[in-house]
Amino acid sequence: MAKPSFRQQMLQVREDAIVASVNRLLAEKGFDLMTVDEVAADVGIAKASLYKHFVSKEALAAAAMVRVLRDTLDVVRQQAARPDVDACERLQAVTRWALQRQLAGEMPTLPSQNSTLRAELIGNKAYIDLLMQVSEQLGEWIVAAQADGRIDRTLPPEVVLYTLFARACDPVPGVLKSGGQYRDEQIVDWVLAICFRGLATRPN
Amino acid sequence: MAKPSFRQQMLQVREDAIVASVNRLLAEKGFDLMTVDEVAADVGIAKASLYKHFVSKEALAAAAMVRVLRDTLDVVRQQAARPDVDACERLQAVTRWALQRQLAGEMPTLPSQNSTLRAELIGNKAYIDLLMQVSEQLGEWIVAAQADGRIDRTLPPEVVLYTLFARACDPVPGVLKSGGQYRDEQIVDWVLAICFRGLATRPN
DNA sequence: GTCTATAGCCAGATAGAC
DNA sequence: GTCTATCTGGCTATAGAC
Repeated sequence: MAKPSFRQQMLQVREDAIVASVNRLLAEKGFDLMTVDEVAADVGIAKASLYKHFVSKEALAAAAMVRVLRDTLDVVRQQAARPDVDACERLQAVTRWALQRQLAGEMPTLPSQNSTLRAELIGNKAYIDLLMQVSEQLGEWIVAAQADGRIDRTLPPEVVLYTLFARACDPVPGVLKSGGQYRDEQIVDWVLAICFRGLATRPN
Repeated sequence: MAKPSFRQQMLQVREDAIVASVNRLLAEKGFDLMTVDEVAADVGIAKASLYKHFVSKEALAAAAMVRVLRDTLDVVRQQAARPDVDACERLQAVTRWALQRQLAGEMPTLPSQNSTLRAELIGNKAYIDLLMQVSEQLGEWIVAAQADGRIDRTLPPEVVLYTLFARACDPVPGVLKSGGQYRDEQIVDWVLAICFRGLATRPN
């Protein structure tokens, strides 16, 4: 791979700044309420310039989702590299990271209903590839945790997987945070504990 | 209270039809993607006629939310009237009802971010009153279930309350249903079991 | 590639006849 | 109260100069 020119590096930096803004605005307002004008103002460039980098609002959102999946995959790999840690603890570590990111206002949320956005994402190879990679690694850990007796064997692995994914858009942490009487760390501990106790093997 | 005239009864019936449509469309597409034109078409009247009944799109959504809270309060009272049922089982019954309604496509969801909608709801006395009544009864049951040892005593009751409320907009049931390989009843059982096992008293 | 200016569209809300 | 027709504003997206 050739060394990128200075010009290309500047472009990359700018696009990173755009995606970072989109990521934050998406977390704050969601796709439908986020406007391209806001993104442009937040980045500090003209709206028309944004459209030179990304062909549509949907493409902007997709780029933010790809970014968050890349970050997720980094965390997943980091957990996979830890020696002497069982599968259930790896799952908890990844889920904890997602909850922390959500509380920090940096977890973009997508309306599951918007069909134009769904079409864009399904057609986005990078997004689908990353989603598959994350799902496969988490799926392996889920099966292992069931074999270990840490997670209920009677639950289909996909039910467990979706339950974990759902923590990334769980409204409970935000509501508790807005109440203002608990520390972020405390909130994460509660939500994580409730989640994994719920998935645990039934005591007999 | 005077007997309503025939004309008033017809009006009431029409408004009920409007609210029913809004309820369904809100569940299907959410507030931002639901258009007033769609509601009018679904009810079978002109858009301008809708605005004679409800002053804004936000008011339409608020009416649907009031309706679902009224239905919820009915279920809550029905549970309160059952003899020889402990608090935890009452909570489970109400939560089960909410999950069933969601799977039936009749649980309207509100974007927590839309500020115009939040303002409308906070200013809506009927909505706030109903929300308080439901919350208070559920709160009592939560405290009782903690005293019974059915729910973890170390969790603040409001954390438990929000966790239960969140089942009404949990994405997991919908995702599992869209997969098409499980019966609704099975899905509800899993989500309910995961939820309440998560809240249960820690085994020692 | 960046900007200003604007096209085009769509959805919420209203006017005014009946 | 119901309708048809229209207004209005805001948003996505683009034209065209530099």
